[in-house]
Order: sequence, then structure tokens, then C-alpha cells
Amino acid sequence: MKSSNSRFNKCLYFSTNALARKVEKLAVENWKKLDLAPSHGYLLMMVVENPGAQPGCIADEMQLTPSTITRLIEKLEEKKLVIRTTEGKITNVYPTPKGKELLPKMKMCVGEFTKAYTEILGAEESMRMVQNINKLTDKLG
Amino acid sequence: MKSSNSRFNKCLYFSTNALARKVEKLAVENWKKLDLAPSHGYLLMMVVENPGAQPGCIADEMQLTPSTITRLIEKLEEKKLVIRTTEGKITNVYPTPKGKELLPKMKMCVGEFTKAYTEILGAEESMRMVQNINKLTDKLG
DNA sequence: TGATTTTATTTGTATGTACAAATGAAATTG
DNA sequence: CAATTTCATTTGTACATACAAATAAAATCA
Repeated sequence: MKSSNSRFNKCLYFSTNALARKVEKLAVENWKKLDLAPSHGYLLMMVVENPGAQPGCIADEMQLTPSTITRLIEKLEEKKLVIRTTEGKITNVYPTPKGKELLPKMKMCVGEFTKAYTEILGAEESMRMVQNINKLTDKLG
Repeated sequence: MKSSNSRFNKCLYFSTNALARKVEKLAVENWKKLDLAPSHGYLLMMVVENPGAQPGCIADEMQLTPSTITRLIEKLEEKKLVIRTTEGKITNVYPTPKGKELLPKMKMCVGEFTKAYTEILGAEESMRMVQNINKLTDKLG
């Protein structure tokens, strides 16, 4: 159903959630070829480009909680895409060779995803929309 | 962290998810006084105003899957706020008196939530933003 | 009318995320 | 320097949601 047919379409709660679900679905579809969830993919990319990144920083960067980051890292470790080393209270996350190898494909994935929604919305509107959403998020923070 | 400081801030995936999480949080906070999750609240409101509504219609209206609606209804049934009757393949959901009683408070809740984000964003920008988000969602559908 | 297809709903299972509490180490403070 | 506080991370638990399969009824078709 089109959101414009919903009695709830005037409420930010429904609008944002519905949008997030659709975008998530599109992203999941896009990342399937690498057998990764989008969040895993983005985290891995970050670690490949920032070897030794700490969970706390990753959490800030990805706007997720530290506990969520721990969970994502666990999954990536199971797949042998990253390893964790802990010294004292500091944990560092490094990509494995297998993880590093994925970088070009992951970048292509991001490109394709961006292309997918840019084609739907137009380049200008896409960018403006993303900016507005960020602004809104900041203000709510 | 402000989304504008994130390296991912240009990606619709992160923007929408981050916004949805913030909005969800705000809504959850707002609905706590009624001891309801926002989605439970909205579903209950719909059932109070539409006694006998069927899960499939509710799913369309709320832009959630039927299975999710089943789960939400189960929770509301546990709390004795709605009851389900099934005849043949058709299920109808009705509010209990206890559920009906909540309506005014729920409407206030929605009002307060709207007020909360309208105060942050301004009335005009809020409305425009919601419209744009809906448009985007429709196009992605 | 009997067989097949469609429809509505529920169930089993899995994912993504968060919060609160636990852990363990480092930093501060008195 | 011992006690306390702060900090980084992980663990336990819970919630919202989805997909795929199961169920069961109704509708269609041959």
C-alpha cells in the first residue's frame, strides 16, 4: 500500500519507520551477493580502511550502541572477516586477509545501492533528502 | 554524535536508519506513561476507532507485515486491551472496555509526540519533511 | 461436485537493535 | 598509595520486525 493511503501518513513515527524498512530491504537485497547484512558490510569496510579501530569509535561512527557493535563484530569474527585483540581495556578490530579482499566488491555494492535509489529519486533530490534527514536527526539528538 | 560527523552521513541507508531510531526513541518515551509501545498504541487506537478490523487491513494501514500484526495483537490481548474472534478464515479484532477507555489518553499521547517534534523542527518544516519522506517511501515501493 | 487455487492468518525461526547490568582496567583523588 | 570513580567493552535479556512455511477456509474451475 502506498503510504499516502494510510491514516497514519501524517505522523513522523510511521513515515520514518516505513522509509527505514524499505531502505533496509533495498540494502539487504543489494548486499546479498556478498552474503553480508548491510550493517556488517559497512562495519567491515570501516575496519578495512581503519585497521585497529575500537568498538567505541565504530559505534560513534555508525550511530549504533557499543553493544550492537560487539554483536556485529562477533558475527564478522565467526565469518573470519575480522579479528579482535584486547589489551587492558582497549579492544582493536583488524580485518583478516579474507576481509580485506572484499573491499573492492563492497565498494561496488555501495555504489550500486546508491545508484539504485538515485535512479528512483533523481540525483539532486536524493542528496537533498539525505541532507534533510541528517539535519532532522541532529536536531532530535 | 552528530550525524554530520559520520563518514556514512551521505548514505541513505544510515541516514534513514539513524532517524528512525531517534524518532522511535522519542515515541517510546512518550508512550511510557500509558505503558504501551508506540506500535501497540497506534494499533489499539485503530481498533478502537474501527472495531472488528481485520489483521490484514491493519497490516496495510500500518505498513507492517501480517505476521507482525499478529504478534502485536497477541501482546494487546495479553493486556486485555483487545479480543480476537475468528470465524472461518476471517479474524476480527475488537477493543475491550479497558481498551476503549484508553482512547482519550492515547490521542493526547499522539498530540504530545507531534508537539515534541514540531517544536524542534517547526510546524512547516515538520509537515514538509513528513510529506517528502512519504513520497520517497512510495517511490521506493 | 470434486480438485485446485487463492486468501487470511498464524507459527517457527531469525535478525537487528537497545538497555541495563556485569566486568575489568585505567585514571583520579584524598 | 588505597579507595573511588570513570571508561571501554561485553553479556544477559528483551523487543520489533520479517520471511518462509504451515494451516485452514473460501472461491474458482473443469
